Amino acid sequence: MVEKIQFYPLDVTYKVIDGKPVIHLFGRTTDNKQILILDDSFEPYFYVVPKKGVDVREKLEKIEVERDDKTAKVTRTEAVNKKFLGNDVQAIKVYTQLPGDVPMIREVVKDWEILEGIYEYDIMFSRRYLIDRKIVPLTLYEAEAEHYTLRAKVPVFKALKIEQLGTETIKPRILSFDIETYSPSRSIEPEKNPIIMLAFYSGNSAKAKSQKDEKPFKKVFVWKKFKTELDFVEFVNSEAELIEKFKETIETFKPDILTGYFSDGFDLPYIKTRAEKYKISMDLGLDYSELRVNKQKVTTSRIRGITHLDIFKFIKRVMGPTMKTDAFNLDAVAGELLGGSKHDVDLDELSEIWDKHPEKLEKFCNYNLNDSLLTYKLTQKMMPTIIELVKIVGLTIYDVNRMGFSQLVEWFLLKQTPNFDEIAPNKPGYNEIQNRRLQTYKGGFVYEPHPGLYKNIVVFDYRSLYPTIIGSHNIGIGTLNCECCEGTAKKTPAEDEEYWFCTKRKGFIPTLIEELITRRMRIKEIIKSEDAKYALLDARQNSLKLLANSFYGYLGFFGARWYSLECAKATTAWGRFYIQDVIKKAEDGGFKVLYSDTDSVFLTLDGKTKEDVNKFAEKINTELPGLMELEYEGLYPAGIFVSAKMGVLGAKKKYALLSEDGTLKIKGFEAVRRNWSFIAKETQEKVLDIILRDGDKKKALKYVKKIINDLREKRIPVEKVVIHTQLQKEISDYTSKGPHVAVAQRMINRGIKIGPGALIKFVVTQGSDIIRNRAKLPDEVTEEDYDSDYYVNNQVVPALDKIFEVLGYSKDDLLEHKEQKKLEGFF
DNA sequence: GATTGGCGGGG
DNA sequence: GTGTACGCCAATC
Repeated sequence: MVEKIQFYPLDVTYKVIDGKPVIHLFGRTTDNKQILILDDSFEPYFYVVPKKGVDVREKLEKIEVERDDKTAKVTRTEAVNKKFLGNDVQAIKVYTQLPGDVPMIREVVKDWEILEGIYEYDIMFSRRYLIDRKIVPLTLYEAEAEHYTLRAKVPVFKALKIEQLGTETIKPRILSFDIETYSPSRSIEPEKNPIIMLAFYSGNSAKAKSQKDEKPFKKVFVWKKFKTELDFVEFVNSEAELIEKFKETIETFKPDILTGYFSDGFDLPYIKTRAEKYKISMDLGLDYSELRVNKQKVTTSRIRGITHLDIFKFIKRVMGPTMKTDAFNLDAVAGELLGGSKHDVDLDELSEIWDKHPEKLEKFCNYNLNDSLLTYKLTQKMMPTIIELVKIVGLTIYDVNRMGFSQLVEWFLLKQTPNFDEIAPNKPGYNEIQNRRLQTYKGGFVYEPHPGLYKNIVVFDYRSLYPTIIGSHNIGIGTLNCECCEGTAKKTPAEDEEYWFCTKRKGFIPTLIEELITRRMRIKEIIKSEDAKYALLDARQNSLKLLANSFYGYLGFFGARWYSLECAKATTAWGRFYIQDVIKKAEDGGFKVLYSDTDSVFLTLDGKTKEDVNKFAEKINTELPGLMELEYEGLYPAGIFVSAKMGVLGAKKKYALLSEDGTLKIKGFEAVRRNWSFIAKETQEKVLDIILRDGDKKKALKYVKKIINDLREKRIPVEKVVIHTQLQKEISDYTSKGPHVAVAQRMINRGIKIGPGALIKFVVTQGSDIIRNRAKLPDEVTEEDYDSDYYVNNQVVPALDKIFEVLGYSKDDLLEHKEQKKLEGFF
């Protein structure tokens, strides 16, 4: 009986059944049931392009390869008109019986001299299926299908037809988990040490049915009993039973997504190792397949039919570059993305308490649950971005989770090839990669600032500079140095060589990048006009931006299929051209240029009006091609640039601006970095504030003198002179012992267990010994003890001297005890 | 400077 | 699974 089934695909794999590859699409139906849909209508293939005028089809069709008593052969061939990097080619589509036959056949034809090239022989079968059938995971499809008998945990259907119904996406059922293990020496040894606790958390209730009125699901399994009131704690009798509970919970909860923090490399491999010890089968897959742990350079863990999401990986790669923290442990990441949520539990005690004081285990159960709660919340927070990337790139969450930006760009392009009849270029081989790695080229242009205090600074920047250049100048491999435009197309202003790009037909990459940019612009318009669904739309526009911005890097990435050094060079060359063009035009127009870096330029009004500025920008914009646009970023009533450590010119990326709305924008100064005492950061920020807001040098100087005086008179509390430094490795591994290492050593001697990653707080106290011997724990000292001179000379003054240099003061002026009449007269 | 080695995340 | 793998920082010559 043929039924119509509406479902959202979540995971895809394939299996060989009766000598035929069968695609397995796992998903959830619109009435909220897990399902498996089979499709045996998809054939493996790859392309060959023969040399002109050579007929190779007959020869291809005769290929037979024997290996391990299996025969791989070409089932049929098909002549197709395609394009390769923009040029028309006559290609042959070579079909095989099984996906694994493709590399075998390719091996045979690899050295055929009658072939121009062999392509798309390394695209995984299930991904190839998603591309060719235009299936975008998480969006709604309807299958015409009939029941099929296959051993599985969910109903199985065989599809006759699958078509897309819409682009709305599933709201996935997410279950997060976390384990705690016995680890007496802080080392991680799954062969030796048992799992002692296991926590689950979900915002969805345990029962899959009720959509409304959902109560969060909380559970902690532990195999030692103790007295507790916690209702989420469930005792089991052994580690083996705990592992069984892990399986059972997933089977009854039926999540679409199982999420953990570093679970690819820790929790799931650990569970698998322990399960093997007890000979417990980890057949978690919806088709009863085993949990698969792939230990290569990076370990991955996969469950068929259930999306295993390692949120650590995603956050580190996608959010990492824009985050403040440089440590990616759960504490730091949750702290920044979710707001403070520190647990005050010392994990080093766990093993001892487990052995000797199980009555104290309760707080560890809370800790365990809290970690899975944080993991859940992080996943929830990232979900809109993940879903958007899935929709843009067209791969499963599992794949998108584990890909870097260059791979995301590449799969986005691969997904688009059929729409342009393009054949994808091959990945570079080893030698090619080595060659590419050696290539370097010029980046953005920097106009170094003259140190100084300035008024009425106008900032402009090119919106999405590199993406719009690629689009507007038609930069791509297929349009590079085309014969049709030789001598007529404008040449790229690169110093060393001469490139041009076709002006007659738009290229594959430029077309796609412009699509991404315009899609993003439309979304930003909607966000501006209404604030409904803001978070979702914002995730969408941000994903589009992330992807568009990655194209330029992709073109210059050594592993890229669509690699082109010329294109990458052309992109930065045009970038330098356009920013230098603004600088020149600004100067010609009577503006003073202060600073510029890659895509932004800082000007002073210099007697001109805001209207003059608008006219200036308008004029520039009418002359810009395509989607390029110079955006007015803002007017800043005051700003300061300071000198670099060396040289007379100003430091790059180090300045402070006062916005019209009164907020301070501080870039590159110590005030925005950690590792400095609060008093140094606070004073620096306050001084910038006084200078920019009040324009009063004397007041700033007076303020600093007061702080220095307060330090000397011990009126600054101890908390403000504490210095925080993160311990990077084991104490014994440090060859040069900084003050934080000495303090850490003393903490250990005191019986406090700390290791790499710990944040060490210390205060430098008075004395004549070397610094590290004078570094003390904050709770060991009072105001009387800290070394005022150290804080004045090594913290406060270094944070300020470059700023005061701009104002015409020297270091000595800061340290003068009495204000001098002579100097006062100076202003 | 180039090159190599180790480590992050997890307990 | 038609695969392929990271990327940064510190120490070292």
